[in-house]
Amino acid sequence: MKVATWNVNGIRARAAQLREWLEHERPDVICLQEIKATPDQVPRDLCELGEHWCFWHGARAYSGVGLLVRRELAEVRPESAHPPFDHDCRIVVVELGEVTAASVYVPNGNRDLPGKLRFLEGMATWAQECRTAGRPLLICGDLNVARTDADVHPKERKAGIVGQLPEERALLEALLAEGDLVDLCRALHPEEDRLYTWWAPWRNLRQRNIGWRIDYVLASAPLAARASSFASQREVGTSDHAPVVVVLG
DNA sequence: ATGTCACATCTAATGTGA
Repeated sequence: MKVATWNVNGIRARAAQLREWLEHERPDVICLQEIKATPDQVPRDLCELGEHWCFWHGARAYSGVGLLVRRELAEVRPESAHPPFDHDCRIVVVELGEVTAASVYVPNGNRDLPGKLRFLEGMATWAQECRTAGRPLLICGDLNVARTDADVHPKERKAGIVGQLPEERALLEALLAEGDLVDLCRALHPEEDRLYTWWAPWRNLRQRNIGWRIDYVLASAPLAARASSFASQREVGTSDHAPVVVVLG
């Protein structure tokens, strides 16, 4: 099973490249963030893929997430939901048989850091509930936190800036621990320190690969055990984030 | 301190969120 996540930074502006990438990559599960569109504003050709069940959870001007599931994975349209800590259309959860899959866009936190921390706490609590219920989790998306210094290019490392704060990192670790989740990038590439997924959109930082790793695929241990590849596609698209693609089994 | 981009609004230039 191929799982992909991409913060597209505007699904309308990125519709053509998203469609082309989907046709080429053909993922089974696609998690999208920052669609910046209400469900009825999502370009029609992306709603009518035919091969996928589509779940759109979008606000007008910013934020918004989507989750697409290949129909072979679910005979009937799966149930979808939004956990109680959701706001600004930042998470959509779909029940895929045994597995609970989520597309999530954690608040950036520059404007409201306490709100970001509450969101991360909410995620950790929710992940723990899923674990207690015995439901394997697959969380994909833009968590807006670089896990460690190794996840930020040395030129971008800075103490005290949002995205690299100890309290954010502690909450990310709490999410992993309480949900018994594996950070698939780190599991598959423990030593690789240039697997960034976001680059500030100026001074050719992306081209020079001076970036941050803030987009993740997190999976419960049984799912993670099946992971065979992880890629951040730095050359794909014009969003400030790269698509991330993982293969399970 | 700076830089770019998508989308919004009093549809042209400016604000916002990131």
